[in-house]
Amino acid sequence: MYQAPRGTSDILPEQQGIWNFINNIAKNSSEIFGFKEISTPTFEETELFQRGVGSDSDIVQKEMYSFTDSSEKSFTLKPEGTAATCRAFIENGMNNLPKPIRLFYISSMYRHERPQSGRLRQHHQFGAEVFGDESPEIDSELIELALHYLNSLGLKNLKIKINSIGDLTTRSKFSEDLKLFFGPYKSQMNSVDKKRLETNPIRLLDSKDNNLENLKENSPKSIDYLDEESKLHWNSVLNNVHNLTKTYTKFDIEIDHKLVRGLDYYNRTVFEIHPNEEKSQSSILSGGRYDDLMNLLGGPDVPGVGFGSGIERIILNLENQQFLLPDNYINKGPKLTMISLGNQDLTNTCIEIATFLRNNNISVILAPKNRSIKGQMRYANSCNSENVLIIGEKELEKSSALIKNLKDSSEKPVDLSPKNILKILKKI
RNA sequence: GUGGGCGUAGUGUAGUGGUUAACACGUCAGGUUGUGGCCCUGAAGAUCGAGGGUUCAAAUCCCUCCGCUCACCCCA
Repeated sequence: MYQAPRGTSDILPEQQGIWNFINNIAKNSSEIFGFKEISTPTFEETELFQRGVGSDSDIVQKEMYSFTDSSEKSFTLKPEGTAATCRAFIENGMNNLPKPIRLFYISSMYRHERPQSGRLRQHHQFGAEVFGDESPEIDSELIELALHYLNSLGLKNLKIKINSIGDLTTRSKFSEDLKLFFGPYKSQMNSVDKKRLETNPIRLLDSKDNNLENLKENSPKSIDYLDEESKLHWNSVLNNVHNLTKTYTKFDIEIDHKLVRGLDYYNRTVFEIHPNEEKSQSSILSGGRYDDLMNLLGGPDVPGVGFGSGIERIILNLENQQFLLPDNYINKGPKLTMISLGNQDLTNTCIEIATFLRNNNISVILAPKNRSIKGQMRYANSCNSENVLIIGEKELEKSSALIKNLKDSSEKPVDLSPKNILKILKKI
């Protein structure tokens, strides 16, 4: 038997409601903030991600779905949205549009990981990016979009972790100092951390090794290494975000000097949003600033800031807090189910009426015609149909039918002209 | 890549060595003449994840593989 590939899953009809709800909120929040939707291809040239996400990152090192097509070119299913959005920006000359340029997307992402709760090989992200403005107000505006989105979804008890990791030059000094600080403890580290100490000491702050916890509390902090400009930027972002939490009251702020992020392209502001009770893979939205990325990808010197939010993780969190889906997202049955008891002529009459009604925006299904009236009624009921129209040979002779409301069980004869039926249904 | 837990009808479960593998939900049919939801009756539906082994006898014990799941790593 065929199965969905590992780490992927079907979204069944009964789950579509919550997905539509989240997609609509994402779109609505984005539009309120003036963001425009962009869609990029499912796959891109592998090199885009190697350069964009960074060849040292875990994503590129071991999680990409790469393949070679018949022209021997290597492509990769997109593991994240920012690099692809930057590519589209460059390729379409969006640098000539009035800046800043605000974009959002809702798209599938693919990473070859071992699946577990909140982690899949195909997942969906709502992402937003702003290009062409390095002011701190843009960082906090983007964060506000995130808060607005999560707030509108009805998520409660969230915490925003925020940090500034400075720019490329100040970071190298920070990195060196971390190496000096952690160096003496190398013998106590696990093999992964030992390697990090050499190649990317900043990532040591990410380590979940409990042995390092106490050490990390006293380790050098990236915000102490910021140059004047970055420091002003950081203070301003922080101040703005504090102001936001007056309106968006469900969020706590935590300055987390251990937050450094695993994607190589970030500079200055980095942030993550988590539920207050953290578990594994609890981050539901995360992002930061990436002023050098566009350039790195061969584009103009344009700063950027963005976030991505995993929709599956949002759903997990909504389910954890006994979320009730608004009524209008709950699967409704058809307005009418047609029940016919008789020969082919009668069936044809039903089809004609159904066609007419559908073309007038009424949802109609036909009950399976070979069943008894009881069987057809049961079918209509299990489909949650609002009404049924019963036509038998008796009715056909008199050119009439019975219309029955399944909610209140009321029933009345109607004239069998499509227009008349339409008129009656519109009134119900 | 590493480790733990788990694989029995469509779904959720019971069954831990002994006839035709049980129950609930779901599906389909019937419950008198042409009426759904509740209720009642019946039917269909499972090579007990796959392969091998032990045994007179295996869903049950052993081995291998596969899958799912949780955790690590990492991330959304």
